[in-house]
Amino acid sequence: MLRLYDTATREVRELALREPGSVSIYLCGPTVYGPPHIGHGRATLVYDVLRRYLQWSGLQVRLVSNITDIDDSIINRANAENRPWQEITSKCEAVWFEAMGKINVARPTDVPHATDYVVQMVAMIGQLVDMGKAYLTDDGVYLSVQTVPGYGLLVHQSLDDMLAGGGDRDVFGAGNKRHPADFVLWKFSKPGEPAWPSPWGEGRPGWHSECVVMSLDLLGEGFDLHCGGQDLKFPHHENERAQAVALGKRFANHWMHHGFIVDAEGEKMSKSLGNVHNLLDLMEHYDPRAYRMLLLQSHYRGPVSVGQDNIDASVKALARFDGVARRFGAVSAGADAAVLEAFRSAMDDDLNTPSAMAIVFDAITQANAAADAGDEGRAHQLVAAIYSIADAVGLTFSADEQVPAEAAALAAALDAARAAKDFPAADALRAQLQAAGWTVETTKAGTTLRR
RNA sequence: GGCGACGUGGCCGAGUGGCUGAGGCAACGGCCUGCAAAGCCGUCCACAUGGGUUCAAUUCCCAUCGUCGCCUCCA
Repeated sequence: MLRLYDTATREVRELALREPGSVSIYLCGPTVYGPPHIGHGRATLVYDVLRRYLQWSGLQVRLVSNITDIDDSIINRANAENRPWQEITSKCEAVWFEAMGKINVARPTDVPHATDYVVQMVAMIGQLVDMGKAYLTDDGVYLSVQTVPGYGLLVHQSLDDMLAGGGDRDVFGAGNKRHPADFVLWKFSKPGEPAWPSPWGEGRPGWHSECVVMSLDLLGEGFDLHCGGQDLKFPHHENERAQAVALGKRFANHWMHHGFIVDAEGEKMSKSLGNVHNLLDLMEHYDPRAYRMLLLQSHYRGPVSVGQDNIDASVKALARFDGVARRFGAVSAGADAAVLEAFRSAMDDDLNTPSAMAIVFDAITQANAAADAGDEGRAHQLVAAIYSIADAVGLTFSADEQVPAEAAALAAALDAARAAKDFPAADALRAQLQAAGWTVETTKAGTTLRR
């Protein structure tokens, strides 16, 4: 069974399942107010790999990932561009799923929207108020973190320690709050802003409430795994948990957080630093599979630098990977059990995808070597295992290139020249094709072209 | 100030108390090839620094230096 690092306990421990055979996962999704960037790409790719692996292992996976479609960032953009906020959210959501499709990230089983859950959020906030754990101020309703036992579990810091330093920034709503760490559950709206009714006045929900309501509604108490980026650990996940704890509900059993994307200097990619990179741009310039390969060759908890060098190396690695499909095509042999077992054991060890990829590349070498030695049976078993693993991590093999007629004609001429042993002509034709950007492989069976 | 992560070969990046040490990319040599490409074989063989523990440390402990992150925008 899968063992995963748990942020709450700071140890790698078995992902205990509430119901044997099925896994319930909540992943914090995007706030839809701009194009997806490569950090979003990592978030979805890491958990897409997790999901596919669990499914490949025979488990039923329910993956809930929300869309935050009401938030200050959305309102700000709508105001700045003088457009209806719904236009922005619907457009951005469409772009989001388009980008996810391009990187072969499967759509979550459930995609709840914050705006569909406002009534339930209001109900939950009402309960917290009734319990005396949330209170009203002149700009909203706040959760009193001092009423929450174990607040700080995920950051491993007490409230006092959190306040001890670093607080140069302005604290939102500081003047109104009983404690600086108290966070807003309900924000009163200003005129012209999107607003929903509530017992305390018209307003909109704070960011941290939607995920609590939606995860508990769709997955129920004590669901298996809550995941997201390390930047969500605090305050977002801490504050989700705080609400659930305050309500007396069991929340996630296991917390998983993945690392940041960093720039060439090693700094976190961040909107405030202005070093974000659009995911769609990356997809346009490189094989979209390259990003998945790059992430698979790194551990999910570590930082990853997404630069041209890295992506290029992944593109090259994919060429070797694709060589398997080119050489062997479909195989009917049973998958090599030892390879699958090694793969499983790497993945079960806190999703050690770099090791898993090493196993795949080893198998590729072995398969090629076996075929070179004439042992097709052995080769096919290995290839079957490689295909199975590729499926488990969501890597596809690139389909045969559509070769334009002109290029195909040159390739045919090249074959003819070689058959006639007119090598100078053959070399000239090959040079011409290479100059046009083709990788030319001349074999006894004829010439193949690929980009 | 508090909390945390990390420093591995030309680059990226796993991992381990010894039995000698993934994988990818790059480079170089060989086989194959008319020549290439692809494929295979091989070479290049590292664990920030200083102490300590140990028969043995890159792996454990301590210190130092350095990088990065969090402490209410963020995947």
